[in-house]
Amino acid sequence: MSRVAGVIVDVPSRSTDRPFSYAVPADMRAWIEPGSRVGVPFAGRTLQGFVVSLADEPPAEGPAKLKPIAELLDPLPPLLPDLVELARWISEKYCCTWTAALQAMVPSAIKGKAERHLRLADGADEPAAEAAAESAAARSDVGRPEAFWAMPGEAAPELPPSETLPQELVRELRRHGSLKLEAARQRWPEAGGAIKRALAQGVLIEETSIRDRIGVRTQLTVYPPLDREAAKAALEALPGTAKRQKELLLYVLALEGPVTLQAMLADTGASASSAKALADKGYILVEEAEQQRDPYAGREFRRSEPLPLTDAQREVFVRIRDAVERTAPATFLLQGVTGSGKTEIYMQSIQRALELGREAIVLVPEISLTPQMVERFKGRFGDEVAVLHSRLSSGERYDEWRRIRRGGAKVAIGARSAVFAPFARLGLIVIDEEHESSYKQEETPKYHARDVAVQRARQHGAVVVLGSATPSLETYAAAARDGAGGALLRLSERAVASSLPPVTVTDMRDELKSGNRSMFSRALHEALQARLERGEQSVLLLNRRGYSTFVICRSCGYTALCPHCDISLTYHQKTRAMRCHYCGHAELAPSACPSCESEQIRYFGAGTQKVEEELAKLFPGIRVIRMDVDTTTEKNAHEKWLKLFGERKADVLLGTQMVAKGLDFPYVTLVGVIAADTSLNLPDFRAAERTFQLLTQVAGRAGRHHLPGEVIIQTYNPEHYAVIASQRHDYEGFVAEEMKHRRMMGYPPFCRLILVTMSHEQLATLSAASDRFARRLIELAGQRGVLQPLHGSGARALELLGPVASPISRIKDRYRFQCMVKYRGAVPAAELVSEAIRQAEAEAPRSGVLFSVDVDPHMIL
DNA sequence: GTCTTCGTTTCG
DNA sequence: GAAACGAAGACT
Repeated sequence: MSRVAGVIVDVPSRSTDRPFSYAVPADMRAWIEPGSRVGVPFAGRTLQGFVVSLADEPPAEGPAKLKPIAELLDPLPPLLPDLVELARWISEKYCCTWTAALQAMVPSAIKGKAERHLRLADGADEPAAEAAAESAAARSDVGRPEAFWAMPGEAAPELPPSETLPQELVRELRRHGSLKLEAARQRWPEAGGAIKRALAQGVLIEETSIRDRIGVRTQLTVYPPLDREAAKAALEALPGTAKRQKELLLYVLALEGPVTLQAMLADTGASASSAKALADKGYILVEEAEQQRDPYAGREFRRSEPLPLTDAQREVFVRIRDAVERTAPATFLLQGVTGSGKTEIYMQSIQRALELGREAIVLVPEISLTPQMVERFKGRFGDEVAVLHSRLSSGERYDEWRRIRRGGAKVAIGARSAVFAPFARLGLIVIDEEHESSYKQEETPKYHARDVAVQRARQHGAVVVLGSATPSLETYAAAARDGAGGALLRLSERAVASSLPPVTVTDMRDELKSGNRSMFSRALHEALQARLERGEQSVLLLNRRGYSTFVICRSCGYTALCPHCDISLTYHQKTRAMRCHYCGHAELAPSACPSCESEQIRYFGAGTQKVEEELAKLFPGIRVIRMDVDTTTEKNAHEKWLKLFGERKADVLLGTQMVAKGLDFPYVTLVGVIAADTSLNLPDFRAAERTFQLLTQVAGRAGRHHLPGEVIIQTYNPEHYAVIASQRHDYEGFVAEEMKHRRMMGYPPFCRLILVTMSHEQLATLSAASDRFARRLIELAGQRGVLQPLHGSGARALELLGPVASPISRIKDRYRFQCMVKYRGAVPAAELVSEAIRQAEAEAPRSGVLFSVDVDPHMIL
């Protein structure tokens, strides 16, 4: 039995991010495991922590006497030992704290916070209370016992009210045993001093315990009487006046199992007091019972059976199935265009894993976790499926997560964080639309679900399947490298017989030359007209990225900037306010230019709204559904709009990226991209890749069923290789060209990147800190012999760019500098960066400079 | 000589 | 990140 536990405490600081040893109380020994969540005393208070290790003897270093773990927070450890290990791997790879990685793995509902309670000292509520109080008070020279208690009838004249504990507080403490300190402080604001002194003198005792933000939901539940005969007898014995009670008793006698109190009262029309009367007499049992919040409760899913596979599908499936059966780690890239039947392969592979007694995780981009998608998996695997996505309430999420943890679900389908689903015997992890940027978390820990999945698969001997029509260059390069294409599986033709639609590229410069100043090219205008006449539907995509809705004065060039950040404010039509993306600062949009007082102030790039207005002008009576941040913020708005569109209640679906993902409507025969190149010109090395992926994906949206489809892409750069390749549905061609650029410019996959951003209110402090960091890193890299230019010949190379001001040089009144670390070969770059930060911080402790590390960054804007 | 405040250390 | 600790200054 382990006597000592290593605990990572919940303090988000690098300096405390190591295991601290605690004694395991004897009564907890059978319960505590690596992954248990506990409350431990730390620096004079109780904190939440995770047990990461167990030992029989205390470590050599550390104090002679260990403090004991104060409480065990969950009967079943929220994490498994392999997840604890995975968290450590994440903290090393992504330069974050172990505690941050652990926190990312559990649902937000169990982020416990210490709650402080007050209770009377032992004996204080006995008749000897006065004596106890007296002796306590006698130890001190302040206050007197009668003043403390201020009992009715006792005099406490010489002290002002603030010196006495309110009677009511004492009474409450006697009745309930304890009270929340915060609640006491609010109810008796003037008693602060008295409480403090009572605590100091031991009359009151403060206890802390960890309480979760959201608990298990319980509901009052009525159980039918165990002894039905006795209950029937009681029915006779009840007085004639107790009509309601008789009705209730008859009702419960007819029950097979428990019902909720709410349901019983609704069914019988009785009141809660009647039920209570019966319960008090012991005829029925009313108890708090745990309830599962099932977000899909009451929904029927059409049962689906495995479909026959095409030859191509079968070939791919066999490869995956064999790997799953070998239970050795393996990664496959499954490249297949939209509609090539990847999902059926996923489902049959999962089926096989389940048959082998193993579990599976399916990751999908948040945006494509549509009801349609859920329906397919629920239809095949029924209740074995747990769904985790951001639109669930945190309570619902928690319940789905606990279902996984307890073994009630064998398949988890969800967004990024579902990669941490607490399964013990993972057999398969599927990542659909592998190239999607939503798999990269933008907050600390800045992990990529794909890389975490591969590591988790290594731990479990599981198989990872990465699916995409347009794999990211990193994944593609890795798959091509691995065993002569062994990891690359292809599905080229569409499973449903329909070919990819023709793609027309229109050059908007030509349009302008011919005098067309509208945002629709003639081709798109005609195509829209034709769809309206034929009663077919169109999807219009506005590539929002790069389209800022900033405010500009046309006569003097003034733009509205955030006073706290180095960024222009964006305009929101709905509220007529200008808002900062980064700090939330908002102000009313001016009607005249604040700088030159001209009325020529305009709101630019209003995006979808502007397109909508123009559509209404060109096609009177056209029915448009607009989907963007303004129209989809409320819960389920997203689904609501899509449902309307699916029912052909609109002619055009207009939106940003989100309309491009995973939608499948039979009457959509036209897809138009308003301005393909807004994302092409971004100063990000992935700009071309993103544009290509988006355009290709959009192209797959039209004509997926029986009606032939058409795609029109409007651009100012028709000769750009990303545009040309997407027009030809030519992934290989795009990759070849893009790889040339990446190699030339020294970007992934030819090297790897770590972006280190530092911030501080004062430029001078920041500048000094960034220099310190850079110096340390160069020193460390030099010692390892890896500091050399990337274009050199060495197998291992690391170079440091910067420090320079970040592209957004100030956010929330903090200046920002960044360093870009580029490296190639087996360089322990993350380790070097962590060490350099540690040394830089040690050199100038408490400088207030914040370091933020992004390993394999996605946006370097 | 005791109380207060600040910066520093350490938390098991 | 925050309590505990110890050193240096403020006041009885």
